[in-house]
Amino acid sequence: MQESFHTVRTTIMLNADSNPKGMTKANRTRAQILDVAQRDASILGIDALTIGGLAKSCGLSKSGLNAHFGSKEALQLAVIDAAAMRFRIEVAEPALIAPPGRARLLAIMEYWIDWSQHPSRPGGCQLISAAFDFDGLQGVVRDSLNAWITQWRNGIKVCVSEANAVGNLKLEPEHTATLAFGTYMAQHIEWHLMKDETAPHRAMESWREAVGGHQRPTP
Amino acid sequence: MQESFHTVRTTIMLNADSNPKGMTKANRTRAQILDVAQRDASILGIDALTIGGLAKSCGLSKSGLNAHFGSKEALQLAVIDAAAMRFRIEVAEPALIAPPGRARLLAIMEYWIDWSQHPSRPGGCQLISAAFDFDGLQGVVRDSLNAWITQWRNGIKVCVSEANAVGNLKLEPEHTATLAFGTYMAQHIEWHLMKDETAPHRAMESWREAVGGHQRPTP
DNA sequence: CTCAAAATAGAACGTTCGTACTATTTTATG
DNA sequence: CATAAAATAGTACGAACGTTCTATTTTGAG
Repeated sequence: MQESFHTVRTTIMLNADSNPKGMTKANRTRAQILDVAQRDASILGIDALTIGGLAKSCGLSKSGLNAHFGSKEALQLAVIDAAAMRFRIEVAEPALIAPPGRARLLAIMEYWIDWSQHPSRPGGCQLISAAFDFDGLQGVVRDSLNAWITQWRNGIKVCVSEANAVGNLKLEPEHTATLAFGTYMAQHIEWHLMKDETAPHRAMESWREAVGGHQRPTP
Repeated sequence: MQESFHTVRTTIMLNADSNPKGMTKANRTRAQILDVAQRDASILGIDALTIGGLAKSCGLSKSGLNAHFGSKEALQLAVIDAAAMRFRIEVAEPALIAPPGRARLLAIMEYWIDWSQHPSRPGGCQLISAAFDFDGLQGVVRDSLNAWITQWRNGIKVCVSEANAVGNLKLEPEHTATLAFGTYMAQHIEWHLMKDETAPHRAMESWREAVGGHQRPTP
């Protein structure tokens, strides 16, 4: 049943050649729903989202909202995909503007921390929260979260290898990727749960030192 | 209404001088419920626990179970307290057997990681999952989680300071506590979500090096 | 402007949620 | 062993859940 929804929408978009933006009313509404859903998911968690509650947040009827996704599971997948797309735009792509090497590794952590504290995410990062929610479960939602997070972790590893090649560094990619995730998550807990305002600065300082803050210049 | 439950039970326990163990039937049942609840909470998350579902897991009726706690919120608080007590027994106290210094810091991480992978916690650490669930919310559950986690973090800081004094170390307590939490959480995600069996070993290696694996012996 | 198609609302379904109240069984004291 | 107290089961309640079906409104192509 889920495929039918996606198939229909894809067909619509491909055939909407008279609409140069490819944006039907439904597409626009769907995008607005997912914006609101991401904010709600930041506070409540992706698995605590409810169709009725989200519909109320959007000013829609329950069935009107559900028509866009077909099921709660499909809604959750859509929220995860939308969050991952935003992550790409707000974190991954800006970080890639920095030159390869230590600068890029530092940019990654800066944009990443900013992401977890952005006003549009009052409860923090929906994806990392959902990762802890779903990591003991099975199903497509868990698999989707795993895929996105693994992809990001692999991206970090690539940047670490770049930094080793370009700069004067000898960082072990696996260890450094683990350190990056750990630094991010510790900062997340300290900031959002413990309300420690020194957390982001401390996280950046640790990361800066870890990726070679004290390395000697090339002889 | 919640106080009434606790007040009654405290009175019972104090007056049960004819029962040398201080264990009424209710106390035993309550302990069994909390055992099952911790396993369920490991998989589902503390906020996804339901009274009916937990009652079925325990072989009790819904009202029979709820009589022990009075409300879902009180149940959640009880589960958190029970998990924290177990954490003390399985992680904090064993780690304190190790002598102060680097050995104790290593023991902390070893027992901590073991905790997150113990068969009685199939979905991982309930407390850290709940921390991400509740960090965007308000209320007594959030406050309780914050209190326990802050207490543990402060304990780590004390052990770091000890290690600086006893050993030949210059670890910054705040940074090292953040690193400990980060190492633990990254390992948690890698093991439980990504099913990476190399995660615990990598986490221990990183931690070992961070707490002075390469420090020079005292001259 | 027309009018089929698409988008949304409304109502209803069976289920499960948390909680309250009342029986009934079990415990443990005197 | 009797018996009050405690523990548990049973039942019921309104609310909210996800989902489905049928109107009704809105959109946008011809």
